[in-house]
Amino acid sequence: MTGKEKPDPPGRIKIMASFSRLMQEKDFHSITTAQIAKNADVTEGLIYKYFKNKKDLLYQVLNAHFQEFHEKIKIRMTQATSSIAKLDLIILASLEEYLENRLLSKILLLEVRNSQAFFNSGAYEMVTVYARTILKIIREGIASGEIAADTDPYLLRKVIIGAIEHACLGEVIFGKPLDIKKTAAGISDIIFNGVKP
Amino acid sequence: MTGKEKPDPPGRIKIMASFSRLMQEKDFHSITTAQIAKNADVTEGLIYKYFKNKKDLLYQVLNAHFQEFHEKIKIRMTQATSSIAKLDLIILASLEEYLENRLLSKILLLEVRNSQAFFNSGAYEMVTVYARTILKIIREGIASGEIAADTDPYLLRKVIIGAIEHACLGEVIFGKPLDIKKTAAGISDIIFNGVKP
DNA sequence: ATTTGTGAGTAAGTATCACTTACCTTCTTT
DNA sequence: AAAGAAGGTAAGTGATACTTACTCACAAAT
Repeated sequence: MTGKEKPDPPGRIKIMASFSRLMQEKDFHSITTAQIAKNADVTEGLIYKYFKNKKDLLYQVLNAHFQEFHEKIKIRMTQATSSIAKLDLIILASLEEYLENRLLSKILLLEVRNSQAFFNSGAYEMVTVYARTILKIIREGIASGEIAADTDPYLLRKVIIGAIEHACLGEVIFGKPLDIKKTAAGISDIIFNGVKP
Repeated sequence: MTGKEKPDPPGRIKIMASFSRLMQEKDFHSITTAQIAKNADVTEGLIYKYFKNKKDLLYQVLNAHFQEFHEKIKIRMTQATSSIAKLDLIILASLEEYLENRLLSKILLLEVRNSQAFFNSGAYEMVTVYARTILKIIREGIASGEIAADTDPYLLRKVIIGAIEHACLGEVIFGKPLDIKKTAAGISDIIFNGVKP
């Protein structure tokens, strides 16, 4: 099936690299196609040979990074046995990946949500796969008795993802440093044990 | 001090109203200044008499809505006595306000974060006031023994705000309905009691 | 009573930007 | 050799955010 996957043409690679570089410094809207092209040492027209539009370029860059992110998480999760250990690991690994890959988190947490087009993109598909993974683990935890039976799995997922994403914001927006291990352990503790004394 | 606050000129009011109307339907980027002006029955130039640029208009609309939001929450909070009851109420009230005022939540959760300019705006100031309110209550709760002494107040705040915001996303983005009371109670239960059986 | 100043609003630009069209060149396949 | 696809270029073009220079009304101040 997956025989010869012909490599991406150099122009395409250069454009994505150039755009990624620029995204580290500025926000999406203030990057111009002229800058992308100049930085990539190609002409502006070539961008539109490989990408439908500027946003499509954004989504494809995100897709590439998120794919990698999800692979890593899946591999790491094989190390955990219990459902709670798996969720602990997802929280830790997600924080690590987001904060290690600023470009990924910047795009995903700040740049794509404002446009409906994102939710029809392949990049969003990846995000739902990640979300389904978490849901599956929660359900296993409930089935095995590790998590209280009356827990709403969808709501628990919202709390987990919300906590992860919000925890990253300070770092992503302001560059405020964050103790990842402590934060991950803290989130797990709050969600699994509660904050009542 | 606050003597005669002269009322906003009609043009300014019309522009903000027109923009708010358009924001209900489309996203920020696909609204043009020409549309805003036409819809408000003024000329395009007038927009720039009252607003530095299109984003400034966005932030001022958000500011107005968030001010109202925060007033309501402060009033409602006087009804609660214990710290945990106050946090319960903040979670419930925030969900209610966000979901009742789609414009507010759409702007705050989807449209402003991508630009650094927001974090220098008056609208962001309001958000930090809201965040400080939550932090204060958490600290009181720790002091009074309602919340475990080893809880990191900043982290607990992140989990609470993250959960609230993420819980709204489905509704805001896709219009998926949400049982507010059940969701608020569920979030409180998870955070205060944990999900272990 | 006239001047002066100011706040509200208009009209006609302009530079910039995302995106398009038509074309060139160089390989690969038949 | 012909044909065709793939990688890439150059020169537009319309739309859009924002600017500049102006008008009008009206309230004080002289």
